[in-house]
Amino acid sequence: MNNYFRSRIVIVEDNNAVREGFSLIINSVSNYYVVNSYDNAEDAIKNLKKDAPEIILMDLELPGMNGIEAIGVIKKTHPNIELIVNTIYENSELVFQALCSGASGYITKNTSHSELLDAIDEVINGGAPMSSKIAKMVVNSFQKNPNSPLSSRETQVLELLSKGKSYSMIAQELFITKETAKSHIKNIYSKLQVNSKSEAIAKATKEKLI
Amino acid sequence: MNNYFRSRIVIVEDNNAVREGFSLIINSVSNYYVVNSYDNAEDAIKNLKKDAPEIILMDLELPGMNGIEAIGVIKKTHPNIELIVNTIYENSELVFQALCSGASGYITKNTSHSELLDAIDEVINGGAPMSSKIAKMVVNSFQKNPNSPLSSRETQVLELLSKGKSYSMIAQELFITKETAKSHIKNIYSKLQVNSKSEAIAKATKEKLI
DNA sequence: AATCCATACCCCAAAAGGGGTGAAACCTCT
DNA sequence: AGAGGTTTCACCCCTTTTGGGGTATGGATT
Repeated sequence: MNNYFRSRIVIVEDNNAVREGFSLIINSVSNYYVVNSYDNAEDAIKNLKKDAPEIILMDLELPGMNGIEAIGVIKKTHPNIELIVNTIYENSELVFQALCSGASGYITKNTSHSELLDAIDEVINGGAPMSSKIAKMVVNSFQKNPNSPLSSRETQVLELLSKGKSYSMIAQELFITKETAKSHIKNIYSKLQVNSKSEAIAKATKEKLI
Repeated sequence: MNNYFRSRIVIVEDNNAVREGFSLIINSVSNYYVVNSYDNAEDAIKNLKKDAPEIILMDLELPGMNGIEAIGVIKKTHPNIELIVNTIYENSELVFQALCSGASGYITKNTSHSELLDAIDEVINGGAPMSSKIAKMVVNSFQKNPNSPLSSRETQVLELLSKGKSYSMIAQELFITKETAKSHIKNIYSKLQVNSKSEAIAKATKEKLI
């Protein structure tokens, strides 16, 4: 078959059966083909230039370098390669690490053949395929914690702090004195158990209070 | 038809034709039905208790209260209602505002009938349906800016700052003196054109330098 | 040779933080 | 209606941290 216009795909997956299964599925359609597949990230990275894939299907649990690190390395050296994570893990830490390292998609291993192919199509068309559970986790990460210990005024002050405002700027914006702003901030610190602006911002961001 | 086991859906959409079209599509399948539809957010909110929807299909451009505000109000009073935004806007500000206010899904108006129904199914099954462009925007929001003006050491220092560390703690962690840490921070400030920790953190977060 | 980077030090002023106190305003519950 | 709690506001004193201005040196990169 003429491969000239088909998208080049590389698979990194340490389970032989899974890797070969994916190859068969992908090679069975005419839009793309598996240019090479590897059971570890190091070898895949070594051959990136030669393989010149548009897309890499990447497992996370690998011998040697893990998938997250591999994504980081690949994206740094070849920013145009799109990475789709394919793993059994739905752990939120891992999902966000993968996305932060540069993954364009994240699908889980219970994905059907047609969904796998859909995901590849989606990436080719500039999308970001995710399993529905993953998408929900990602969307949830934007939402505030409804159980904030802070009063609404305190939250308001904290929001200004997080924008880099000083005591006096906050006072000015809220039409209160600097001393009052300070009082609010002291209360925020004691409620969050921190003792500096940046610690407060860090904690508030982590717990999605702002 | 017996509505007892069908999911209750409310539509908020100011364009009559679109609103009625959606109603027809949704009522044509057996899993759910439109319990009520409104051309503005205020009326929808007024009748929330009576309508008791599981899902609201919400437009963003509305007369009076806009969709973003409406989502916030509804989620505060009825946290279990799932909101799907349906709009022509793909503006990133709006997307993130909607998600932060509590939307579970975000689909654009070029969505086909079957995709609309898929989105509803997805929300019912705990997912977060998004148009492919929206999903890409959301995923991109996790990724770092590759054109950081900061050196790697400076980025490292900034990351510690963002975790709430003081000059001396940073010095300790990086095995340098407090004065050196200060030098790095001064350089960071001048490169980012800010003059305090929290401003630096705010700018770095906004520009995804950390 | 010139430029960035990482390291380190100095002086001084401004900002932030810790310890208090207190009072008016606003809920909520009985 | 009144008691008790929370929130918001405001001020004082004092210490620590931060920020702005420098200078300097060795190493890496160009």
